[in-house]
Amino acid sequence: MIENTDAAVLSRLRDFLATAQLPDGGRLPPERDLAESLDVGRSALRKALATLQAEGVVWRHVGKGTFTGERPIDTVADINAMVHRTNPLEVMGARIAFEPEVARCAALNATPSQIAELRSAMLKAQQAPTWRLYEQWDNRLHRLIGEASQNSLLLGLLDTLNAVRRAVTWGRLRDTPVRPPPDHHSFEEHARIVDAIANRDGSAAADAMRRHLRSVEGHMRDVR
Amino acid sequence: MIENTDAAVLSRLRDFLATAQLPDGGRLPPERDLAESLDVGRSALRKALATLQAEGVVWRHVGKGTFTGERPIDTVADINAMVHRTNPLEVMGARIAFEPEVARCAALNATPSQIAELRSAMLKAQQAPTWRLYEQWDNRLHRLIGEASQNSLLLGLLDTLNAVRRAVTWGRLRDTPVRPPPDHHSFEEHARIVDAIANRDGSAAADAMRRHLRSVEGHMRDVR
DNA sequence: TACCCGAACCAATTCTGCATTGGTTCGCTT
DNA sequence: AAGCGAACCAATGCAGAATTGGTTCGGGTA
Repeated sequence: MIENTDAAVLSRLRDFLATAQLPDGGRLPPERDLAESLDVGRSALRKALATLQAEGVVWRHVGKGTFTGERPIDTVADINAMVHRTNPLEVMGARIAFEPEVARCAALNATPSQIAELRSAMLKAQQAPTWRLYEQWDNRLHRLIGEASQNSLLLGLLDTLNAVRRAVTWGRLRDTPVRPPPDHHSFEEHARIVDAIANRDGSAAADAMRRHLRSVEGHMRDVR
Repeated sequence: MIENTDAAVLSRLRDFLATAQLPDGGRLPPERDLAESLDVGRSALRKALATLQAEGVVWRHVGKGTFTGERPIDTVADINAMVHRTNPLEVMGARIAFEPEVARCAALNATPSQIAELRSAMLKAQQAPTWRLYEQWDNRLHRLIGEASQNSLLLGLLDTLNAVRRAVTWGRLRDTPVRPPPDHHSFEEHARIVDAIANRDGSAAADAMRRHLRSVEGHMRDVR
């Protein structure tokens, strides 16, 4: 007769874990199977598992299973939460703080082909026949700069920022048949940014981007 | 007999889109159905769709369908996705790019009580009896700087960055009984940052933060 | 009485097979 | 030469079955 005290079950469970040599984060057998193979009732096994979980040795989730190690972080950057808490002014503030430094990284790390893509997107924006298409290529240009930073984390943060921006400025899409005037302020500002990146001049790129965003901010106030 | 030249098909397709009044981002009928309802072969329809896609009017994806508007950017606000794609070096690069500008905003916007909190957290970090507690107060200090920027969006981005950082440097927690030495490099660097913020000197705050993070980065390399 | 086992059930999740969809190729017709 | 129809491919979506941790209840056992 094998004793099935709490301590005994727990001990046998630990033995099993040590023997199984599970990779970190690996999955244990289902409770039903494990109970049978350990010759223990399910409730007793669950008590032992609860102890291990309290110790942080394993973690469990309904429908998924029981896993070794600690529960992986599940925090998604909740864009909706940010949207509800912020406003267009804050968004511009964040852009002015963040994007110039992204541009600086891009100047230091962009590949030649990425610089060519920047130029292409810039030209497409200039030649856009409608405001909507202009904004589309403007967005593409700013994201390409993020890609050129060669830092996937910076790019991820930039995407988050843009997602919030789009959500906040919802419904402000200008879909008029009018096209941006040939002397639109952004055109020269874009050119300065791209030139600075092409010249590998990080500080100039950051300055140009900052100036561009400030100019956009000023225009935003005027429109209201 | 209806003419089925490329231009005619394209025109009829545009008509259909205008008539259908699809909501932005709405899905078009499958190519097979649409081809039949327009009395056109599938290949001809696909040629017209390719044109619209080049214009950015629609976007398509195998298995999904054809949709109006622009292809939504693969916005990975999911921190887990970022973690799998990045590495400690990138994380430091992003911190060096981002946090100095947050400090600059904090210098311009911090309230007196927030500055007092900064000083308090800084002292707690200096007096921490273990490395783990030091890191806890160090984290608190950096987040307080984010709060002091008075920009909830910047704060949200900073939180995202920190979540990724914690996940990437997983398992590097120093839980030794040893305490940080009294001349630890971070102490003076923290002081410079907080002083600059208290003096409302944005540029100095940004510089001090950049210097601090570079110092941390250098120390990180040494440890390896 | 106190505890454990077995069974049944619940809700969250995963798995699986099938239908759908854009992309491609191949004869055939016009 | 170009479009049409058909067939096929791979990626995706979808619905239902199977799985899994969490919970409850009755019965047995010490």
